[in-house]
Amino acid sequence: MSLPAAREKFREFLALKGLRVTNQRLAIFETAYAQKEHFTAEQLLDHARKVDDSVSRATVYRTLPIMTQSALLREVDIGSGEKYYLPIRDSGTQVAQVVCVDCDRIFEISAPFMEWYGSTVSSKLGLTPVSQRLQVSAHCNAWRDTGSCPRRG
Amino acid sequence: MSLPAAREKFREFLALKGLRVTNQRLAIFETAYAQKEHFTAEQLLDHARKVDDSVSRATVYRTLPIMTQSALLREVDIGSGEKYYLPIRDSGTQVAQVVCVDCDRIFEISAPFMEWYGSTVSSKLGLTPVSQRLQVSAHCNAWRDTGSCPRRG
DNA sequence: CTGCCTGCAAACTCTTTGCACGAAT
DNA sequence: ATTCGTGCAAAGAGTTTGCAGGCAG
Repeated sequence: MSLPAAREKFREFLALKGLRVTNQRLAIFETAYAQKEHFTAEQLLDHARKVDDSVSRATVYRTLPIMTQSALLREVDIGSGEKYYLPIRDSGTQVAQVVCVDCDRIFEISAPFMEWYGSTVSSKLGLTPVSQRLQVSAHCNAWRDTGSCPRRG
Repeated sequence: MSLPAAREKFREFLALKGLRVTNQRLAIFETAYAQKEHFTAEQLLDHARKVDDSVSRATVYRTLPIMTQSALLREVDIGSGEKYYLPIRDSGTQVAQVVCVDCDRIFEISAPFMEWYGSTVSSKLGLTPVSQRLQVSAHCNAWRDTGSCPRRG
């Protein structure tokens, strides 16, 4: 999704929920949507403050769920203690995460069969599927070959 | 795996790593392996203290990684803040988790294709797969029908 | 104007760690 | 006798929340 389209979607979501359009929310949106890789709440705070230095940690943490619920951000939990986020630019695509166990870098890859699998499995158990996530942990090949990782030495 | 076999495996692992067989570790092992559903560190502490009231929270947290590394427990992180554990009774099986979003109950279900998928995807990215996990979020059908969940009302 | 939003800092949850004592080998 | 393991309590990391003042609608 283009930046203007995403911005519009954000404003529509806020309006729909009766939430106010504040400078802080806009700064956080702009910053988050500009990211090209996965980022944490803390990283987002740092970047957002360059746009609007009045942005606080609390507001970042309060805005992230709004952006997640409006399908502008995907929340990724790789079990490392903190959550990662990534702008959703291609709507409706099922993706899996591949995490490098050496440097924690996260790759995303299309995995359309996941949805089918979620339905199959859930119905076997008498459940109605909501979502599914697949995460693969792997070593960089650089690690396999040299015993080190490009990002971690 | 039977309880005696698992107990033996635990002692062998401790010996292999040069770790001591303490009453606390045994109490934690026995308690953990007796569980039929997923449990948290805190729940394990409660139960273990009934067997040996000298068991502390710290020792539970120090013993869980030992049991995970020795393939006696599977660690499951459903992104709810705390980790869950379950005895591994059938070795070598790839399983996916299905989590009820209403009551947080965790079901496990065989998903043998996951391993194949991990390999396929990793090699596309030039990575060597280590492990993979698939988690499906779903509503109880009871929730769908009545708007409530057996475990949560 | 009204009431939602904000920043601040304290609180919270889960987990890890430093220390001196105690137990396994 | 050595050392490793333990309980305790404090520290840590990430996230959430109560409050008084501020700004959107």
